[in-house]
Order: sequence, then structure tokens, then C-alpha cells
Amino acid sequence: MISFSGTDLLTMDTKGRVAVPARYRQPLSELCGARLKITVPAKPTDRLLVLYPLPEWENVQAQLKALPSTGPYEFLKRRIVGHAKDIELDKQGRMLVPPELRDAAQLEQRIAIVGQINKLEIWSEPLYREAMAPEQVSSEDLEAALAEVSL
Amino acid sequence: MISFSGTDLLTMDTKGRVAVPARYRQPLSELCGARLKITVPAKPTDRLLVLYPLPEWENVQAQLKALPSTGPYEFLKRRIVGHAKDIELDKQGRMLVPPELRDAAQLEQRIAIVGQINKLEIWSEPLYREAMAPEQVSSEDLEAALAEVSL
DNA sequence: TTCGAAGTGGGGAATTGTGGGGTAACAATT
DNA sequence: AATTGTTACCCCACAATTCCCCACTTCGAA
Repeated sequence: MISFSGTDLLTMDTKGRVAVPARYRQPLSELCGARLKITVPAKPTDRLLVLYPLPEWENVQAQLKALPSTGPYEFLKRRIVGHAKDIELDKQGRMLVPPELRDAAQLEQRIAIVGQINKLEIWSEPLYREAMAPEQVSSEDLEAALAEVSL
Repeated sequence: MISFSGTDLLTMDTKGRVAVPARYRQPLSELCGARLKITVPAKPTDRLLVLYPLPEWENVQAQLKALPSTGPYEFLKRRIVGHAKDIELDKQGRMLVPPELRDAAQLEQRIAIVGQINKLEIWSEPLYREAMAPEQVSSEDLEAALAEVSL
């Protein structure tokens, strides 16, 4: 299985195309013929997109399917599955981000692609910087979280 | 398992390459084919990079993956995994530090590589000197910490 | 003083990211 | 059904970066 990590700062061109970082291309091609699924994240306030290799997506979808159709579960399922679209890469290794998802994540020219183990996150670069700024988390909370891991 | 210790003062060239201290090369090659992972430290205010041999990184990543996707945990995971990139050494035993990490740690020409048991730290030399200055820690705090160990 | 190992620098080829033109596919409209 | 317009995908092209190789230099040990 692939493991995604690291950030790539890229530009989305006027046609809405974004290059998938070269280091992922061969692994993705071997794993699933570079067939991917793109959708919105679980939290409606988060401004980013998530990109799964198809096998990973199957796993996500199975978990969602098992949820009851009530309240927040139904919301979650409807939101995530309802926004999910297929992605393939063109011959230069680029994906075409669907317009409605571009809007949803407020993507402009500058993009950050962030590896998160089983998925890629796609951010507007300015929004990503904001989200990663130190003041986004109190140092007490962070210290507390750090106490639970040994790095 | 390798144990890193000691400080090496080196220079990063204009292409962003830094020599890995020679005494680590053979052990690293035997342990994991000199495959490493470089990323940022947990605290967003710290200006340095951390370098793990791949087996050590697997351990770190497993711990992070187990964290919930909420509040400071999500921040921590997104930050550390999101910045982690693969490193291999060229034939002269140098690594190429990715540009976005160079920036994050404010690396310039003069670099300090500091062994820390299971990982290497990579500092800008001036920032390292600063961080190691006596006034960076209150002597009361230090005394308190010292009470917990016998050296 | 010589030798070897380690750190440093740079040339040149290959890869990667980016932009844009042309054309085929599709939808919407007349 | 014909026309128009839009979109997506192919190709080519350019620039920047990365990678590979070779070479110089410094320093300590023999």
C-alpha cells in the first residue's frame, strides 16, 4: 500500500489542472491504474479536498455505508459520497479538479498537496498556511497531545 | 539499532545539499539502505528539522496514525506527516533538503547536525547556538528537571 | 610528506512542473 | 438535424530543479 507524506507547492493552471507529484505516479499506477476518488472532507467548515486511491476509497465507502441513516451519520454520508468524483491523470500526470470542488475548497492558482498516509489533501496554499500557523493551536493543548506520543 | 549523538557543523551548498556525517553512513546503509525521512518537529515554533531512519519513522507514523482527527491531535498529525519527505543520499553521502523544509527551518549556509538517540536534528547553526544559550532555560526549571534523573 | 577519507563545489543530462495550442467529444440551442 | 459553445484530453515546448558524475581541498594519520 502507498503511504503519502510531505507537502508539494504547485500551481493549478487556468484549465483547473494540477500535477500529481511525480514521486506518487508510479506507485499509484501500479496500485490502481492511477484511478482516484476526490471529495470534500468530513467537516463542512474545512476548506480543502481529499484524494483517495480507489482501493482506499472503497474502504471509506464501506465504512460510510455501514452507518445508520440518521442525524449526523446521514449528513456525513450524504456529504462525502455526494461530492465524490472519479479522477484520472492525463498523460503528463495531471488531474483535472472538478469546478464545483475547486469552488468548495476555494482553490486559486497556488495549491498545496499534502500527504496524509492513506490520502492526499488538496489545499489552497494561503488557506493551508493559515491552518498550519502556530496560533491555530494553544501550546498547552499541544503539549498535552505530545505527552501521548514519543517521537 | 543506531544511536545518534554529537554535533557536526557543516555547510549546505547552493543546491541545498548537506553531507551526512561520515560516521553514520555505514550504520544507516546497513539498517535501512540509507533511506530516511525528514520532517518538522512537533512544535510549530521550533526552527529545526528532524531526520529519522525509515524504521524509526514507521514507528512515529504508526503512533500518529492512531491519534483521533480532532483538535491538537489533528494539527500534530497534519503537521508532522504533512511535512515528511523521503531522503536518500547521493554517492558522496549527501542529502538534498527539500526547499520548503529549508525555509521552514530557516536554514542558510551554516548547518548544525545534532544526534538525538533515535533521530538527527538539523539546525541553522546560528539558531542552534541561540537555542543552546544558558538563558534559554530558567535555572529553577532546570533544577526541577534534574531532580528526576541521576546522571 | 604522502595517503586516504571527508567535506565541498560545479558541469551537464534527465526529470518535473508549467503553459498553451489543436482537436475531439459532448451538451445546449436553434 | 445543424450549429454553436464548452469542456476535456492529446500533443509539444520551455524553464527550473534534481540527480549523477567528476574534481578540488582540507585534515588527520601513517
